[in-house]
Amino acid sequence: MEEETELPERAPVDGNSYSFRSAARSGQSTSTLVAVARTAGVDPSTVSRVLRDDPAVRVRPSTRERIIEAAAALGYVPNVNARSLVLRRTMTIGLIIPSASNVVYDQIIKGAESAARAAGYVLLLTESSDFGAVEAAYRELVLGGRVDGLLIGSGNLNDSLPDVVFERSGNCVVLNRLIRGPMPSIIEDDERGMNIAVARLVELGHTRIACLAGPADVDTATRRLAGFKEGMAEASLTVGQRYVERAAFNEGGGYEAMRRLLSLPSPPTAVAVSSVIAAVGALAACHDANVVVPDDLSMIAFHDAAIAGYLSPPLATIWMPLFELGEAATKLLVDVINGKSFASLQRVQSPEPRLIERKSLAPPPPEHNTATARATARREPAR
Amino acid sequence: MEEETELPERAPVDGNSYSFRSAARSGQSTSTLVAVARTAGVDPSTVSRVLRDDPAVRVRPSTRERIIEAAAALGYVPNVNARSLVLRRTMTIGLIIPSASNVVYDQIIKGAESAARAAGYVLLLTESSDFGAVEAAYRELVLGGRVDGLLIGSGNLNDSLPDVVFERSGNCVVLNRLIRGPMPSIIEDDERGMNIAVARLVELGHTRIACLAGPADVDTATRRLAGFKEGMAEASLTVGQRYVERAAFNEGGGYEAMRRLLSLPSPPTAVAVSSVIAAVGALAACHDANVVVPDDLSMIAFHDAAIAGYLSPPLATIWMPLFELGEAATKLLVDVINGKSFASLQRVQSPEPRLIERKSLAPPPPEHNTATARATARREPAR
DNA sequence: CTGTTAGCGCCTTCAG
DNA sequence: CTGAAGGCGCTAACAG
Repeated sequence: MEEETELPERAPVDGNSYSFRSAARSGQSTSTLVAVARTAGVDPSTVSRVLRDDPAVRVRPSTRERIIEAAAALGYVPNVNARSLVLRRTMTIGLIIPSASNVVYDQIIKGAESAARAAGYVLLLTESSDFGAVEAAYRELVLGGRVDGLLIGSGNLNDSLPDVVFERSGNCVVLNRLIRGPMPSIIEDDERGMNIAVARLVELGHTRIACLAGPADVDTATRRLAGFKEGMAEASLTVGQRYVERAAFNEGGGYEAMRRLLSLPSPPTAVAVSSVIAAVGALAACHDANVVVPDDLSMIAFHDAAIAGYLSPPLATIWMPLFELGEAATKLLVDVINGKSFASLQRVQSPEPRLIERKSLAPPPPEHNTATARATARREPAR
Repeated sequence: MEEETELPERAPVDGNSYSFRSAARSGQSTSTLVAVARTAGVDPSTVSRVLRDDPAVRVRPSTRERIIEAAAALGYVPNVNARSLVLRRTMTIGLIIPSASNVVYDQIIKGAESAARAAGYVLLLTESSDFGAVEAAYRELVLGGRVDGLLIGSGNLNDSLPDVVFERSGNCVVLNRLIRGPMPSIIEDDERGMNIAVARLVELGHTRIACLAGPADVDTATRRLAGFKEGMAEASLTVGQRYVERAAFNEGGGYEAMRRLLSLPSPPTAVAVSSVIAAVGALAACHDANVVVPDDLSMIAFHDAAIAGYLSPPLATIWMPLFELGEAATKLLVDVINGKSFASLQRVQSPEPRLIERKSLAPPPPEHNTATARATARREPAR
C-alpha cells in the first residue's frame, strides 16, 4: 500500500537560479475593460454593464455573447482597486483576532467567512492581541479604504478602545467582548454555559466545586465566573474560600492554577475550567499529583474541541455556538456598513450551549478517600 | 483578590436599537490629499511628496511642518486603492492555508507576518484546503489586483495546480509543498527531522520501530516517511511488514492508526508519529489499550507545540523551524514580486531541527513483558 | 438600448 | 524647489 508519489529522494536544493519575470509581473491582470471592449467592438461602459449584470441594461444577446467571449478569451478580471475607488466600497471585511491557532477563534473565523461569502464579502484576517494593534488596523484598514468594516475580537477590558476608533466609531463590531460605548458588540451567553457546567457537577453530588477562571481583565472570563457563581448560588452552595483561581487561557496557566487548587488543605472534588486549553494543563497537573480524574476529581471545560475527546480521560465540555457567533457578528457588521439599524448589544442564543458528556465526570469520592488522596498528592514533587 | 471589572450582572440584550450612521459611513477616510493641501496652502503633489518622504524633494522646513500638521489635524490616511491603482502594487501579500487553527500553520503565519511587515507588506490570510480554492484565490486576489503575490500552503500532490496559476505562474510561492514546474517552492528538511527521531529511538535500543505517517497524497507526509526509511536503513534496521501506517493528520487519524499498530501480532516497541495532533490520538489509543507509554511503547512526534508538554506522558517531539519557513517564503515571494532572481527550490536549513526530549521515550521493554502486554491490549474493547 | 463624459484619490512626468 | 496636468481602471450619470 505504499504508493509513494514519485519525488526525487532528496530534491536538489538551491539549484538553478531562475530569474524569469512573468508577464503579469506587477501582479495585476494585463487585460482591462477597454481591451475587452476593443476586441468585442463595443464601448467600455457597455462591457462594464454586461459583466456586472446591470439590470438597467438590455443589450441584444449577440452583443452580450461577444462581450462574454472576449472577456473569457482575454482572461479578463476586473481590478478591484479601480472599482473600490469609484464605488467607495471594497466588499472586504477585516477580522482582527489575538491568535488564529486557537480552537475557539477557528470556529469563529469559519462562521465569519461563511457569512461574509454569503453577503458577497471576503475576509481579511489579521492577528494581534492588543488594542494598540486594533488602532493601527483601524487606520490602515478602515481609514485606508482597504476594508469596509472591522470585526474586532482582540483586546481586553482594561485597555481602552483607541480614540480614533471611538470618535469615528463606525463600521466596527466588537466580537466576543463586551465594550462600553456606542460600538455594537456581540457575545455568547457565557453565563448560561457555565450554569450548565455547574448544574451537572451539582447533579453528580459535588459540593466542593472550584472554578479555574481566566484572567481578570478578559471579560469572557469574568462572565464565565459570574455564571459559575450564579450556578452555585442557585444550588445553594457556597463558593469555597480559595476555590476561584485566575489563570491564563493556556496550558501553563491551567497547570499552575490546578496545582494551587490541589495543594489546598481541603481541595475541591470538582472543577469547572474556563477554557479547554487550560484544562489540558489542569489535567496534566492532576496526573503529576497522582490525582485521578474522575475518581478523585471531576473536571469539565468551557468550549468543545476535537482534542477533548482524546485526552486522558476524555474531557467533558460545554459546547458553545462559536461558528454562529462569527456568522452573527458578520451579519451585524454588514448591517452597520449599510447603515441599517441594529441592536447595540446582542447575544447569540441559538443553538443553545450544551453539555458534551465524557469520562472526566463522576460522583465525588467518599470523604475519607479524598482526604488520603490529597495528602498523597501534596507530597508529590513538582513537575 | 476578586477584582471583577464592573459590568452589568447580565447585560441588557437586544435593547435600544441604534441606527446611527457614522460620518465615515463608506468606511473611507473623509479627508483627502487635496483637503490637506488646501489647509496647508500648498499643492496636492507637494503634500504627496512630503508625506511619502520622497527623497527627490527638499521643501523648506516650515512648509513641511505645515503639511504634517495639517495632515495630523485632519486625520489624513492615504487611500490605498487610489495608490495601488497608480502604483500597480498593493503592498499586500496573500497567504492561503488549509486551516489557521493548526499549531504548524500558526508558526508559519507568524513568521510570514513578521517578514511581510519588515518588507513593508501586510498579510491577507485566506483559509482553504484544496487547489480549486487556490485557483479562485489566484484570480480574485492576484489577477484582481488585491495582492501583489500569493503564498500557497494548501493543496496536495495529486491535485494539479490550476492552469491559470501555471500559465501566468507569476507572483506565487508554494510553501511547505514540493511542486513540479516552474513555480518556486520552499520546504523544510522533513527527512532530516525524521532521521533525528529514528536515530534517537535506535539509540535507546529499539529495533521494532513503526512509523505513523500522514496521508499518501500530502508530500510532507511522504518526505517524512522517506526520512524514516532512510534512518532505519542507516541503522541497518528493516522496516517491519505492517509498521507503516498512513493516517489523517488529526486526532482521529492517529487514534485509528495506532489501534491498528497495537493489534499487530508483533507490535512495535516504538513509534515515530508524523504530526503532534495525530500523536494526541495515538496516545489516547495507547491508554485505551492499556499500553503504557513509555514503558511498553516509546513515542515521538513531528513538530513541537505547547500541548506536547502537557500530555500524559509529556511527549517528545522534533522541533522544526516553522517560523523561519514562513519568513523565508515571504522573503522569496518579495524577491519574485520585485523580479529578482531566486532559487527555484529552497529548503530552510537553519535553525536545525532538534529533538525535544520528554518522558514518552524509554528503552524497549524486555521481550516477554511486551508480548503479554500486547495480548492483553488486543482484548480491550474499542473506545 | 448604447456611447460619451466626468471623475474616484493618488502619483509622476513635466514646466515654471 | 514647487505647481499644473494627465492618467491608473472602472462606474455612473447623462445624452443620443
